[in-house]
Amino acid sequence: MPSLPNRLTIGQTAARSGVRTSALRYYESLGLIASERTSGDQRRYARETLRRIAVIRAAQLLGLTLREIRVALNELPQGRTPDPNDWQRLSRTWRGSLDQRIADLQALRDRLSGCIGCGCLSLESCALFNPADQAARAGAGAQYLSGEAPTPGAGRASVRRR
Amino acid sequence: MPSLPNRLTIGQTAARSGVRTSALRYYESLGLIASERTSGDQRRYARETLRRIAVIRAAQLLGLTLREIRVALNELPQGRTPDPNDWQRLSRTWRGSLDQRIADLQALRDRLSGCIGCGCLSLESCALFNPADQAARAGAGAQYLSGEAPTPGAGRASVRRR
DNA sequence: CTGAAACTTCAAGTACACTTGAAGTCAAGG
DNA sequence: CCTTGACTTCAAGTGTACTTGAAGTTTCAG
Repeated sequence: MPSLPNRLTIGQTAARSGVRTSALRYYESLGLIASERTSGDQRRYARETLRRIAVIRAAQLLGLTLREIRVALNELPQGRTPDPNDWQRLSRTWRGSLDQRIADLQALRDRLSGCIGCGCLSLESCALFNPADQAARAGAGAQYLSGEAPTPGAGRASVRRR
Repeated sequence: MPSLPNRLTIGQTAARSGVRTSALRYYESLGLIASERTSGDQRRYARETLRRIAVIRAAQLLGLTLREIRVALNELPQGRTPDPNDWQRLSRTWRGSLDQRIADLQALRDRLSGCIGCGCLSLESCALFNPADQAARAGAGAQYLSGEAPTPGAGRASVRRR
């Protein structure tokens, strides 16, 4: 048993982490992980990078984008790989947003349940589309009276994938 | 008050539905909605298309992809716009998957909670990555022993945005 | 009838998280 | 030394859901 050296090739890192080499290069290009290079310009990852990758994967599992993950990791002193204390803080924060996401979905489900029998499906008055406060507004017309500029960004309707 | 005619222009439809004209054209290109054309080749949407769009938006809110929505709508007799009965069936089905999604997230949160104190973050043994049954497998080595072919498709780790 | 607003198509751009492929270099066992 | 597998970079492709822009046409109020 060759017992892993301290410096891992990208292939070894991929094998141990279950993350493809292409993904590792991509993470590195985003500044999520770092590597040293051999004289021949090949990457060598420190063994602790495996833990860093584990955190990245965990955060992804929780619905964070890579950008958000990078921000979180960069806030650690010296950009170090999270130690158990760091992980405790991070995971507590992330659990909070997970809780929030669950609550949002439950609220959505409740609205849907209330909607199942009704069948009105009015974009103006249906509780599904106009949760609580917004429904009270009770305007008669359409949501967007002007010709063509409701939402600036993309992906208006969909539930945040996180 | 001009009381909407039965045939709506794309602009009127957009204003009433809160969905941009570009999105409506996109939906139409995907076969989610249909239109008639004037002699000058401009779209005219039937008034019931508003309801159809409402269903589409609801389904998106619930996390379905447009492809899935199209399939669901195409399963209705004659591809009709959902009537209240159809909506009841559809929404019941969709509530089921929403329930499932919520349950998945709750399980994830529970695993995370159990993980917060631990800090092991081992991709091989951490309960966060290896829920229940899989953890029992307890293999010593890495998940993917071979050099480079863990997952075929893209987006391996992330939680389904739905 | 005219002019402005609204409409048309089509190609390309956006964001995210990667993958794939081409063309070439490095590392290590035999 | 040589071969082979692993590595390198860079550009382009994938899938989802749209938006934006260009260039041109239609509709309708006045």
